Amino acid sequence: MARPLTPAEQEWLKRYEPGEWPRPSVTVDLAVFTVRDADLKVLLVRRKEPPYAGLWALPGGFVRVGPSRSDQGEDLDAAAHRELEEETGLRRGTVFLEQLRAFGAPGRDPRMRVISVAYAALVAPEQAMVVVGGSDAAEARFFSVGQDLDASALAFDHEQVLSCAVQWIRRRLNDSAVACALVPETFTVAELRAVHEAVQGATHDPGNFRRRFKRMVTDGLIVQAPGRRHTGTKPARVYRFAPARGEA
Amino acid sequence: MARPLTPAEQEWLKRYEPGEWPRPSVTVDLAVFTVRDADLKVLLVRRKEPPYAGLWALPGGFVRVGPSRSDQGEDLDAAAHRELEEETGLRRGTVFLEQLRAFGAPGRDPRMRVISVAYAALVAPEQAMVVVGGSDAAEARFFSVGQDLDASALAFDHEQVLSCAVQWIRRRLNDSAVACALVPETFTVAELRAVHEAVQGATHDPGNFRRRFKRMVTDGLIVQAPGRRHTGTKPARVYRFAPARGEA
DNA sequence: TCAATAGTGTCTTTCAGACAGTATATA
DNA sequence: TATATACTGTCTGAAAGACACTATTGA
Repeated sequence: MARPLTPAEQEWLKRYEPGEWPRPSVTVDLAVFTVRDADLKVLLVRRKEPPYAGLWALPGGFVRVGPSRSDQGEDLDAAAHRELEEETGLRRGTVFLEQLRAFGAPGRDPRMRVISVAYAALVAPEQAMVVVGGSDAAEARFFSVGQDLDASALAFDHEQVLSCAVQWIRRRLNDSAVACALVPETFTVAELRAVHEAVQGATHDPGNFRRRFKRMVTDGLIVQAPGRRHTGTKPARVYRFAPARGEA
Repeated sequence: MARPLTPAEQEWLKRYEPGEWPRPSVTVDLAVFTVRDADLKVLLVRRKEPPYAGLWALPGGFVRVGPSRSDQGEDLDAAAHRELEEETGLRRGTVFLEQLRAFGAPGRDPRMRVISVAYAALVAPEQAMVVVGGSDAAEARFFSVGQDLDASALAFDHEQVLSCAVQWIRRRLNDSAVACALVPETFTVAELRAVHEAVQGATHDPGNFRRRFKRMVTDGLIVQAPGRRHTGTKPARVYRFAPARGEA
């Protein structure tokens, strides 16, 4: 953060008055993903007010900007976390959140100039159950990406934002922090494979996937958990992601 | 872009008055890279006004926000291109420009809340010569990244922005559109290798790099150009990037 | 016993890194 | 002739895709 201001600069700052140029509103938009029933889903809320009342949109809201130099308001990440909690009840720590990019085409909001900072949020399936019925959003639902979702019918430019977010999650799924945020506490090889297949929208060879999985085990990213899971026919070994290096 | 507004929404919009919440200023910041003398360089301008007058900073400026709903101002990419031309004289088409992300920590600008959208711009070495002496920037200079540059002495949070931009260029150099923007019209294998070595800050085995290069030729990304380059000892074949698929 | 999934192993291709060797310019 | 660089080729290992095979369970 650069150097602290010099006394001369402090003096200058006291007398400084920002120009009266028009300013944009700034929002955060959230693409909240989860995987359930071997299917990638994204959270949408139905808008209750104009414009586009009745249409589905990504959750989000305005970044709080403070009234003064000493209180400039909240950070972008903080705004994303706050909106996420307000609209879904999901608290910091239970979600993986990452900024994607800013969208700022003139006219993207018919009311006024709005620049939006897009975030991707990843929610484990257990958490996703809790989501429906946040305090703010009247109607919120997970939609199957590319199935029961007609992206071109979304409000604003959320089709573009969602498309960007889907590309992001496909690129980043190999990052164990990303995959970790999409699976339950413990999981089998087949369950992690199902997540990959749902996100990528393609099938993986079970044997080849198992080989990559085992490499993650030998690399210490994944560790075995006690017990076995009895779901289909033959019981399967159970694993969990190792606690991240940075935290220990 | 969603659907057009319904007549009812048009009516509603006429009566709509945006709330008087405080809004942030929004700027674009540019990390303008070039490679010269086998060295990755980034353009900095010396600030002539407070705050941080005298310190070096990334070029950039405010996004123009229109005064009305019908004129909401310029797109973010347009703002980046405009600022780039104002401060360096480089026109659209002569540079590769890509958005990185938004930076919006409270306090990053001591004057007021400013949210900045960071861009990376890539300039071929021939163009880079022209840069010094733009109309706006009193003093502008290319600094060798990680050599004669003390990033912690930059104004605002430009150390973070620059760090993000350097990571970006290292990740994306394999994209031929990115590499293409950093080399002259024609180049030898060794010259492209020098660009890679400068950006990555590591040496590459000449034989192995040549193999990758030849794969790009067989893939049609690079084509041979007439003549040979006589620089050191043995003259070398000359190549150019093939025109992008999308343009043809 | 059968069907389904868990789990193992093999063959091939691709590509990167290390490095040896040949060819051809200039000094 | 010496040396630096252009250019070619080989050996090795890591990893992915295709696919065959065995093992173990529940129905």
